Amino acid sequence: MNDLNSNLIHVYKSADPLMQMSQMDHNFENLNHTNNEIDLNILDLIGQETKEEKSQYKYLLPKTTNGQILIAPNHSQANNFTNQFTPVQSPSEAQSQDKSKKKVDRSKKTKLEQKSKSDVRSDSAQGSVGLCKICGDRASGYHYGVASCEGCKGFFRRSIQKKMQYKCMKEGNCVIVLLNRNRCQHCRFKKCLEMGMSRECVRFSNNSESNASNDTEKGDREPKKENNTQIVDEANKITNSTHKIIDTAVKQLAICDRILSIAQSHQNLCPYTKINREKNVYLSNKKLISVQVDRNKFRSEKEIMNVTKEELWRCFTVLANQDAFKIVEFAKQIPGFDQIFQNDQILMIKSHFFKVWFLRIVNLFCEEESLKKMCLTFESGHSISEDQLCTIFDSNRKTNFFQIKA
Amino acid sequence: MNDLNSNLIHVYKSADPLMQMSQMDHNFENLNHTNNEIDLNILDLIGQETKEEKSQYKYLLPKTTNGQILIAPNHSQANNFTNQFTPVQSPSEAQSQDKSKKKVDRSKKTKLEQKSKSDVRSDSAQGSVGLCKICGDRASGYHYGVASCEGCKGFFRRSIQKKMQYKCMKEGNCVIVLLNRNRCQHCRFKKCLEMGMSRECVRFSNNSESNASNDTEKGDREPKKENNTQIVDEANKITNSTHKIIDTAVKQLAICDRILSIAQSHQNLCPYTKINREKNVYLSNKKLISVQVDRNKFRSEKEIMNVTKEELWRCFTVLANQDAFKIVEFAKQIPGFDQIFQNDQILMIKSHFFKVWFLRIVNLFCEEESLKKMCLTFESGHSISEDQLCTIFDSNRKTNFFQIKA
DNA sequence: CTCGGTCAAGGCTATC
DNA sequence: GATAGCCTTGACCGAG
Ligand SMILES: [Zn+2]
Ligand SMILES: [Zn+2]
Ligand SMILES: [Zn+2]
Ligand SMILES: [Zn+2]
Repeated sequence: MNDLNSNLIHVYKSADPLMQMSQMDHNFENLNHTNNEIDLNILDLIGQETKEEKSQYKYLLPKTTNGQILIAPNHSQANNFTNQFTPVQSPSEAQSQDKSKKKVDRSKKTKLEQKSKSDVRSDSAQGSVGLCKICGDRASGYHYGVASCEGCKGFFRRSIQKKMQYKCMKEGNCVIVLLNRNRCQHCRFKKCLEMGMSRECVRFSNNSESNASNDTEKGDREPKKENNTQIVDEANKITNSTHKIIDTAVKQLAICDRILSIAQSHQNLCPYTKINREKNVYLSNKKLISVQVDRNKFRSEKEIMNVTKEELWRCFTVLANQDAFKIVEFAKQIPGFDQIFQNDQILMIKSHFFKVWFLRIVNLFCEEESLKKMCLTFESGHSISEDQLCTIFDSNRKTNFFQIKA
Repeated sequence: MNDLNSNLIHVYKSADPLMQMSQMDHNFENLNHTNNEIDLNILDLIGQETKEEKSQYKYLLPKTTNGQILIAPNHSQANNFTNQFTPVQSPSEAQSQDKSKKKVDRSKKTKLEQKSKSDVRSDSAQGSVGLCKICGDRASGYHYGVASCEGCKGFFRRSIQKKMQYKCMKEGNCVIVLLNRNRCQHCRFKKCLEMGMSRECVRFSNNSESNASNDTEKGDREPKKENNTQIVDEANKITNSTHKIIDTAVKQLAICDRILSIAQSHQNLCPYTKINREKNVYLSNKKLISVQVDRNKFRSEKEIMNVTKEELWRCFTVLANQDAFKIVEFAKQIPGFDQIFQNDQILMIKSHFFKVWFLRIVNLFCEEESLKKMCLTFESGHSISEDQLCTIFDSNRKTNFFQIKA
């Protein structure tokens, strides 16, 4: 409790009910819990795995498994279809197979190495180069004089090496984008040339792009302009607009996807949405919390009041606690949440928990016909009436009831 | 003409010009054509070979070869983007001889090339990879994690992709060797898994339910489970969710792609889009159709009128005919068009041809400054003026000018 | 950084 | 229909 290095959000027991409100034990069933000092270990919650959430979201997460970092296939573009995922071979299996042992071990190792390396590579490349001039895929660098992806690079190289002769089956003006770049080799190769790909092109590392390309390819490009004139421009326009459209679509999709996934998380983890309230059978049988105090045990009315208040508070925290658990779960499912530092995760939950919680329960506070009272009804069907809440919260209020440790 | 079993759309000659309008001969150059009875054989158009396309386009058209209808491979999945086609081999070869011979020559030659190439390949492969772990055939490399032959590789991929469920007719313990590997699919698949082939390496194995596979193949996977434990599960989950996300994106992008390809087909095959009109040199030199009638040959003015009308109509149909050809070509390029029954293809074209055509040409009808008349100008630069159209269409109009046979 | 080379993916297609 | 051989593709790597 005094460990300053602990990542716990520590809640002090205090006489003030509002401070006590944050004393939550996330073992809801444990009604016998009497400890007045409760730690809400958000770290525990954050670390907790929820069933099959693993890598729900595309933009989410490197995952840890047994301390090992697995990198998900780095599809930065939505349509890198041919990426493959190497199965992780178990060490025992690798040892047991005599013949393929070397090969398996080697491939596994190199694959992992490749992954990490390629990540570094693509990250740096992404920033500087941008998109492939031919197909709009993510460019891996300048190849044969043009910012291009691995696919177009390889395609151009093969075409030159094997002296391929392609033929367009349409009109020779196919739009080349990464979705359909393999559909017409003729037009892809044409576009490679139009964009300035040249086998003889040797890039000088220190020159800026425009100078180098102009110097080396001016002779090549000049006659081309004359030949193709407007048609090329036309094609470029179409291609550019296509790229824009697809880019937009991808971005929109990503946004939709995130919104949807957050909405779904909310639906899954907030018991007080309309749908979840309707599905909840406990809510049809609401039980007002009642506190029985043996009046003979206490002398003064005030003492009885205090005991009642304390008991009510205990129930309230137990009820609130299950909501807390779900809110932390919800936060964990927000795309990108796991990519911020754990300290920041805790800080965020700490600083926004009550806002979120109040927003969730604000609709619950309404008049119960059966009880003729304003009541707050929790997921489990337990209700707290307005006067009970008044009993709990009648003392002087304080803020800063969440004490931060570490 | 009276053959009810024929698949032709048959057009009756009639006195009514609107009926005559559909009498199109798709030999545009044949201006000497005088036959008053013309069949628009859509079947021919649908089946018509465009150049030497080899089945380039996934959604495109049934092919005819020597009058036989070939059905293109029906890839029903939207994410078959990596369709590729055989490159046109040598230019000299392409230029040689007649078409039927060409095909034979080509296949023969590639076969030979393949042979020699495969020899080289397999020789080198044999040294490094050895034999197929499943059937003992020569392995062509490591596939899905296991040294295997092309057959077992393809078999495993198909099994995963199509989620095949096999059943052994014997005891489920058939011995799989090269000679009998096709005898029992169940045991072959079982052996693939036993040898360590990984379903996660198969792309587009949208195995959203790992439950289903677990249920059916628990016995098969058990040894693997023991070896890999959680790591494989981890990897599976990541892979699965990644696949789901990519699948979604792919579907959306596929829609974009189709729209684009249809738009492109339209651009390629409608001569009357803005861009195509601007590119068309004939349109800068419009020629009003004129009909010369030897007035001495006919007695009454009415007769002359009829002959003029008839001649105008003939020109009109010739002009319209080339549009008809392009509209049928356009229809053939609509994704999925080739997957409906041919009767339905014909029915669709029949029932919508005029709508499409009118939509295409409606913009053409505008005032020609040089002629001071409202004119309809066709692709070839031939114009028909408003009064000429009135001459053609002044009689009582009838519907049902397309007579359907069979 | 870009080059060529590698090779396991899936596609295509003749063959049964 | 399925099979299997051949082909193209592209992510990756080592070299320079
Ligand atoms: Zn590209
Ligand atoms: Zn093309
Ligand atoms: Zn085999
Ligand atoms: Zn069997």
